[in-house]
Amino acid sequence: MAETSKDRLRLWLRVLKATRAVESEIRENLRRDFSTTLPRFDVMAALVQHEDGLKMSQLSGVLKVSNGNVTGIIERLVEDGHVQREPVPGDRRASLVRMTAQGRAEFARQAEAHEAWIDKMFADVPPEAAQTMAEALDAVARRLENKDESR
Amino acid sequence: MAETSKDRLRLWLRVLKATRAVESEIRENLRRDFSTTLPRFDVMAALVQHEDGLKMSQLSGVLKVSNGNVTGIIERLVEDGHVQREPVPGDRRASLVRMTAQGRAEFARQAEAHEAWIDKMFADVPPEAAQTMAEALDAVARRLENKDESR
DNA sequence: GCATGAAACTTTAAGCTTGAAGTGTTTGTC
DNA sequence: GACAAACACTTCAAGCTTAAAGTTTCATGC
Repeated sequence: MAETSKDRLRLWLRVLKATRAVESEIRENLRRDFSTTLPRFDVMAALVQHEDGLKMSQLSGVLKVSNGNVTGIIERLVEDGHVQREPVPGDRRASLVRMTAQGRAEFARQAEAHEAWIDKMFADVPPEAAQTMAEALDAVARRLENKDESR
Repeated sequence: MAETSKDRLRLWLRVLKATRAVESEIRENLRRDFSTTLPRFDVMAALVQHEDGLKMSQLSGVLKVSNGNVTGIIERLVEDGHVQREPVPGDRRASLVRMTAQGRAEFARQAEAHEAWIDKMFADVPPEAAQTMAEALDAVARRLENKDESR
């Protein structure tokens, strides 16, 4: 049976509905349990992944958000003491952002809870479905990435 | 092979990545081609579905966003002339929101383009995968809905 | 040297989003 | 009829987000 554009639209609406529900649950939980937000969590996750720190522009590249956006989030994370900024030797325009010890400890707690939340929410997804989904979603993502290149 | 919570986390991150890519593409396209936004589009879609109009509270219920949020979006849609507010006879607190003829015409154009964008982005997803995904995602969404009830 | 353009950010304006607080209105209940 | 509680919103403060404009610094060509 051939797929129509209506079928694809319906699929997208379902993806969107589930994703929004999961995301909103995560946001609520982060707020309730850690008084933080998803963007802050995402930034910390990226910085933990890059032990040596990232420049502001690298951070916005990794997270695929605008430079101005990162400026604000880092500002608040610095206030919280979770993250610190260092000058980049030889380039006074740039600054390197790195986790503090306190930030690493806090993130470890958050990440553990986060993983448990996801585990519960996705408990009913059978392994074969997960595999199929991953492949399909990667195909979608790939198509959009290639689109960027062709500009 | 049993699934670990790491596997589920990885799956979620892939879902999130693809969803964000699709969503950001849609937002860009709506902006570029129709000078509008996704929230506005979502509201209009809901109102087209409900020919007889919706009260503000119903609208926020359908879209699952806060009341205050709807207030602002409707304000701007009224300015654009896409939507109109009417008093509800017998209840001076409430107001009924309904599409205007102009709004319906504009939304028809937007919806057509929207469907075509989705069709392209999901072109590589085989029908069986779509079926599997839909079931898995519904299971996730259902789990979160039930959670709400148990509060 | 020194202009000129690019690069790395920051700032700004506009819009979306939420939870919480505030304003009328309605619906009982006595 | 008065009063309290529930409702339907709106307003507010704070944060996220982007595109566009502005600032400072760097790199290149001459």
